[in-house]
Amino acid sequence: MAAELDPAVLAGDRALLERSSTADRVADILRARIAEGFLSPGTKLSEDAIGTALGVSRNTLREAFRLLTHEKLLVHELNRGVFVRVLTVQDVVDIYRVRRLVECSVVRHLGAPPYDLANAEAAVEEGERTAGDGDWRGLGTADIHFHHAVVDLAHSRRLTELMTGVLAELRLAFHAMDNPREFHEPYLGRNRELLTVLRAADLVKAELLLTSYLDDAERQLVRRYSETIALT
Amino acid sequence: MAAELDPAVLAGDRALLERSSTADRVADILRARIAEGFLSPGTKLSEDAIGTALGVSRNTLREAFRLLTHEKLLVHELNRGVFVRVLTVQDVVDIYRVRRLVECSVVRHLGAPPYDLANAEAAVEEGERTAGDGDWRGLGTADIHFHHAVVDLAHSRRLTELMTGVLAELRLAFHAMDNPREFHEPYLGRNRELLTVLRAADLVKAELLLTSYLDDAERQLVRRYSETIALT
DNA sequence: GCATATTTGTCCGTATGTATA
DNA sequence: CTATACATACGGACAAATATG
Repeated sequence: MAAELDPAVLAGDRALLERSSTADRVADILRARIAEGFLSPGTKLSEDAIGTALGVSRNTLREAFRLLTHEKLLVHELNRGVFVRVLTVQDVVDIYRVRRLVECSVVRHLGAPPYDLANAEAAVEEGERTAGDGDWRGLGTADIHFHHAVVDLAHSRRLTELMTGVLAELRLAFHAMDNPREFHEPYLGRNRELLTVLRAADLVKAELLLTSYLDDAERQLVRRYSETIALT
Repeated sequence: MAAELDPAVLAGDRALLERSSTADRVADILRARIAEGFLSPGTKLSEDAIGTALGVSRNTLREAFRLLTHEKLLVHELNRGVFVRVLTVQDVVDIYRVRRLVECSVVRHLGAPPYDLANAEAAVEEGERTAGDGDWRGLGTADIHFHHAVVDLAHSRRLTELMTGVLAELRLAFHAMDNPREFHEPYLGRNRELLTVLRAADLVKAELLLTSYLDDAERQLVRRYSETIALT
C-alpha cells in the first residue's frame, strides 16, 4: 500500500516560497523532494498534510498537484488523491525507446562542426566531481544533464522539452536501484568518450557509442527494476 | 492587439456540457472552437466572459484552461490571463524539425514487416473522401491523422503523445493559410504513395519520400505563414 | 455487510495585488 | 493619478466517494 507522508519532511521548506507564483513554487518544492527521493514512488500526497506543512490553501496546492500531474511525476486517482508516480517496466522500456530514437537522430544529423559542447563538457565534469565525492545520486543527475546537453545540440525547443520530461520520469526509475554506484559509475567514462568523439565530429562512431550505451543501460535497468518491483 | 471574445459565440454550447467531468468538457468545447478557427490565435479568453457564457465556475474554467495550456493551444501570461496561442515562424520551423526527426526515424527503424497500416490506410481514405466533398479543412485533418498513424507504428506511448501535441500546434498554423485547397490537396497523393511504399516495406524509399514531403510542406508553410503574420 | 469518520471534488465569496485605460 | 478590470490566493461550505472499525 501507499506510504503516508510525514509532514515534518516539508516543514523547513516554508521559508522557500516567497517568489513568483505560489503554485509554481509549491510544485518546485515537491518536484525537488521527488527527485531527491524523499517522496518516493507510490507515496500518497495528502492535501491536508502538505497544505498544512507548507501553509498554502487547498486550491493552490491542488493547482501545484495538477502541474506535476501534467509532468507525469504524480498520478491522480479520482476521489482517492494524488500519488508519486510508480513507473512500470513498460514505461522504462518506452523511455529508452524514445531516448534511442531522439538522441541517436540528433547526433546523426548534427551537420558540420563546430558544435557547442560546453554544456556537455560541464556535465561530464559535474559527473567526475560528484563521483569523486562519492555522491552517486548526484552522478545520476550529472548523467541526465549530459544527455540533456546532447539533445540540446539540435536547438529544438520541443525536443528539449520532451527530453526534460522523459529524463525526469527516468529519475523515478533510478530510485529503484539499490546500488546507485554500481549502476551509474561505468557510464561516466562512456560519457567522456562520447564527448571526445563528438569533439572530433565523428558522428558515425558517436551514434554507435550512444546506441550501445542506451542498450546497456536499458538492459541493466530493466533487469534490476523488474526485480525491485516484484518485491512490492 | 488581442481580439476580444464575443460571449455570444459560446452561448449555444451550454447544452453540450451535461456529461462526465466538467473541466474536460469545457476543454473539449474550447479545443473544437480553436480547431475550427472561431477562436483564432491571439484571442483573449476572459474567465468571466467564458465562465458566464458556459455557466461554469472559475475554478472549473481555470482547470480547462490549464489542460489546453498544457496542450500548447493556449498561453498563460502571469496576471494577464490566457490567450489562444499565436505561433511564430520559428515555432513552425521547430515543428517541422521535430517531425523530420521523429517521423523519419520511426520509418527507418520499422524493422521487418508486416506493419499494421490499417490506420494509415483509413487516414488516406478519409483524405480522399473529404477532398471529394471539397472539405479542405477536413483534408488537413486527414493529413494529420495519416502522419499520426505513421508515428504510431513505433508503438511508443511517449512518441505518440508528443506528435499529438505537435500536430495540434501545427493546426494553429494551418489557419493562417488563406487557400487550404491549394496547400493540402497535393499532399494527398503523396500520402497515398508513401502508404504504398510502406506496404512494400521499402523503408529507404519511404524515408526519402517523407523527407521531401516535410521539406516541401515546411518551405511552403513558412513562406505563406510569414506573409500572413506580417500583415498583423 | 454496515455505519462512521476522513478525504476529496466542486464551487462560492472575498481580499489583495497587478495591469491597463 | 485614478478608476476599472482582471488575476491570484485564501477560506469555507457542502456533496460525494472512500477508508476504517
